[in-house]
Amino acid sequence: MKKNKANIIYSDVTEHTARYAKALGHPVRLAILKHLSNQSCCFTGDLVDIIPLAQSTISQHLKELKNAGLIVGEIDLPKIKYCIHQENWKRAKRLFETLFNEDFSNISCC
Amino acid sequence: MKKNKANIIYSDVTEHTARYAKALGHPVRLAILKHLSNQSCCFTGDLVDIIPLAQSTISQHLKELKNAGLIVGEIDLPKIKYCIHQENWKRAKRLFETLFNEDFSNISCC
DNA sequence: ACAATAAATCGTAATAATACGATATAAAGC
DNA sequence: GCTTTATATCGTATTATTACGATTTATTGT
Repeated sequence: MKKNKANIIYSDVTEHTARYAKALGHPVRLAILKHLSNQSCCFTGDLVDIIPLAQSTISQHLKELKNAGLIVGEIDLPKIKYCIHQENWKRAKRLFETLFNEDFSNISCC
Repeated sequence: MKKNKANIIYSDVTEHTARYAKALGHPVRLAILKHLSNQSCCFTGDLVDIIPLAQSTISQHLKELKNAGLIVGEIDLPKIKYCIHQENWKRAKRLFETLFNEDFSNISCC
């Protein structure tokens, strides 16, 4: 059998940790999350005022955070109110704790 | 002034959190880190035996982890021994703790 | 019905990431 | 000096990401 990606199956933990990490892997998205945390919730428009990027770009980043499950959009027309997805945020927190608590501090080789 | 990416300056914390998160944002790289933690240190060859991807691909992922500062390669010819970068790993741990300890659990709006 | 507002989506361009096989490098052992 | 071994790098193809402006969608207020 050829050695290729199709054969790799990752654990649920690995998949989800990677998904959350990827979503967190862009400074704009961290800025968005930080703003959401400061404001509790906020609207796309608030972000567009603060972040010097096009509205469509911010909308795209929001979509990625939504797809990763880190935020939710609540319709409050004509605006959309975005909030941290509490449950998944806690899950992400736990996953990163698990990742970093594989304690490497007692390793001697280098 | 045109609204574009060139004008955005992020804090050092944001930059580094994003950099670490991005490096962690691929399941293969998490698998590599996990293996490094299990073995304390290991050689590229060990990973090539375990992970069903081409040697060049694994080398590329190692390079990304190295560039992000999460691992270091120590020459032990003819092999290269890879280890977690202790100091930066701790720094990453702290950065993620900071990120997740912006406590969103007391938010009421949604 | 019509205009204004907010946000998403579309189309597109530029760049980055992921993967492969092939090749290069560099030391070790014969 | 040649072969083996381990790893990196190169060249390349495919796909994903990031960004923009323009357009669409959907509701609110006039």
